[in-house]
Amino acid sequence: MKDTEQSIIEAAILIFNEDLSAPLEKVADQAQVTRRTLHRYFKDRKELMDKCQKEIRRACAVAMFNAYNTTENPRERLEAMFYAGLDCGSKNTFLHKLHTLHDHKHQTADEACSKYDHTFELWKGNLQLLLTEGVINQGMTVDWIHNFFQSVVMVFINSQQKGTLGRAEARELAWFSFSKGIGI
Amino acid sequence: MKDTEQSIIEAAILIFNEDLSAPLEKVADQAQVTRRTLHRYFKDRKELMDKCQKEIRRACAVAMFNAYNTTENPRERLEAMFYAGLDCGSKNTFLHKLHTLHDHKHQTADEACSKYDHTFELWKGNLQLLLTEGVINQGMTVDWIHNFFQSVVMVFINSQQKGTLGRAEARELAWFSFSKGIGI
DNA sequence: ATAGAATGTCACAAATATGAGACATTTCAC
DNA sequence: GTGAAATGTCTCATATTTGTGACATTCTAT
Repeated sequence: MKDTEQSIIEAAILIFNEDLSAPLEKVADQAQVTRRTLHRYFKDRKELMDKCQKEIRRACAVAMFNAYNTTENPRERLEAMFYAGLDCGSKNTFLHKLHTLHDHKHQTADEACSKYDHTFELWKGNLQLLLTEGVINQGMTVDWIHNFFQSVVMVFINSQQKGTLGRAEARELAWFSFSKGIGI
Repeated sequence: MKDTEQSIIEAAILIFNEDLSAPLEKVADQAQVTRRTLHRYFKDRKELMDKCQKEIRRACAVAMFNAYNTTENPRERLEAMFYAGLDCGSKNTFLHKLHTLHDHKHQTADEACSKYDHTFELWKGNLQLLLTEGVINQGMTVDWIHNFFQSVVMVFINSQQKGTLGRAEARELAWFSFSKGIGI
């Protein structure tokens, strides 16, 4: 028997990423499950959302950590972590979106924000290193690059959804646009 | 007396861009107006949404058209139109988002889709020209570039909302990331 | 084949969102 | 200042969303 809880979370990430206030029925449909079943696994919308964030952070942190450890070279690390980010897909962009809503005040005091920052600690640290070393165009800021990274992931996801571009092709294009776009 | 209808539309674009199913109360708040007033101008959510799309298409089409006509040089046109796109801000990205939702089937038969395509006709035509001329990296596709363009606009908007970067600075960064990212 | 777990179906109450009427208050042009 | 237009306040009916109980059905391991 497949893991219903997990598939609901995946569905929720997909739906909420596009429509934050979408009715839970949409999530249930996407997960091919009844709304009643959804409620058996999640007390309410808040709990579902929290579980989504937790899952996203877990998946992204693991992927980033593994990518980080494939090499010691900062330049190679950048590329490995970039691809890891692509593979996290909408998990990546959804989390980022939540923390860049116009009425969201990002603050380290908040637990969710602090966890978010921690998820991308290695990634941002490596970026900073490449910046000070001059590998990346000096006019850039870590924040700009991080946002830019997230946006390229979105372009990648998009191309995959439309299916006009093969996965390998799209990955290459994404890396090209990202690396050149930050001046490597 | 300021144009209430217009300011509600602007507010709606801002809110819906982040949360498609946000309650109308949020839109009213953003527009600093009562929900009752909002309903005096717009019969219902659908009418508001339609007016938003119309306004967006109008603004984007005008901006793109003007930028297009500032020069005859395709390379310069690209840059002018890129900045025009930046200036359209969330109008640009919201329209794009609506036409890339995972359950949205884009088809020229649909009136809204056809109008959307028309809004970016000049822009995409110019892109195609630069592609065949080899100014842009040959591995690129017009669709990828267009999506990439939209995503860079998002990064720009984001940086402006956070206010960590001046407008002029952010514009420069955006153009750098975009132009290099497509291989110019 | 059967027990037990998981899920679906139906029904329902509560909460929230929507749209509009009636009238008070504010704003603006003059 | 005055009157008309615009907006706000309060209220209400309706529609939609949400969360849950009761029970039927389906699936799964043995």
